[in-house]
Amino acid sequence: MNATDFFKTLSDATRLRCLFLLSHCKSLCVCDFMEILQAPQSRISRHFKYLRDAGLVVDERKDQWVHYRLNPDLAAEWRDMLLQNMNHVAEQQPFVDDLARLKVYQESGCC
Amino acid sequence: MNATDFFKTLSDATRLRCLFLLSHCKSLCVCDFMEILQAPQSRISRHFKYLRDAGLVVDERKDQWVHYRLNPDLAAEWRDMLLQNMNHVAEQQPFVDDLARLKVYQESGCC
DNA sequence: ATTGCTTATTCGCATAAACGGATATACAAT
DNA sequence: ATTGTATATCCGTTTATGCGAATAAGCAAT
Repeated sequence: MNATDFFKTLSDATRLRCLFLLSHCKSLCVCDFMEILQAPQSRISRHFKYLRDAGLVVDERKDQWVHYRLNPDLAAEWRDMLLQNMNHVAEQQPFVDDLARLKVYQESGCC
Repeated sequence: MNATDFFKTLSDATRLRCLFLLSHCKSLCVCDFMEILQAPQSRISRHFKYLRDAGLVVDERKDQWVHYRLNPDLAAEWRDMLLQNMNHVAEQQPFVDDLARLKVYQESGCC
């Protein structure tokens, strides 16, 4: 991992929104992201492959569902950078709305 | 400016190194960057066009030389994000070496 | 006006990246 | 075994991005 690749990973709207959501909850599965971001499944899965390859997230299969969460073993330097940046974008769109949709969605019982 | 575009702007090595250098000095001209980054002129100029268009830097012509510096009017939210990120990468390569080269270069009288 | 220096832009090319639809795989339940 | 659900990957296409070489433009001095 280097800084350029780190920023490249954050430079796509779908990935950024996914990372933002994950920085505000323990874990979510693919269909959660599909619902909250209103995006087709292949897009979500594809971008999570990038996020996995970059080491930013880890997956965990539970029955049919694959849950993603921020990589707990991410080196502190990258974790700090990631969380600080997520903190900054939290005041902006579309992240504000995404977070609101996440809350509603969680209260309605998730997927 | 939105978060995705912000990170996209940081996701190229040349641009990132230029922004890092500018976050450690008042201003530099194109030939300074050519020398410190050992990059051809068209590459430097091209990437500074992106940086200008993104509003991250401003240029100022002095005779033949065009000096670039961080945009002093950059909105606080983006300025904070930028500087925090530059702070983080300051411990990494190639930024450590770039900063060392900048110092040597400044002491030798610049361009 | 010509020369020399600095910077900006154009050009054609090559590579990377994103996309949706379709298909394949994995698992659970019948 | 078959069906249904969830996820991953493949496919062909389109768009975006970076590159160096070459050219243009801007400025200062002769």
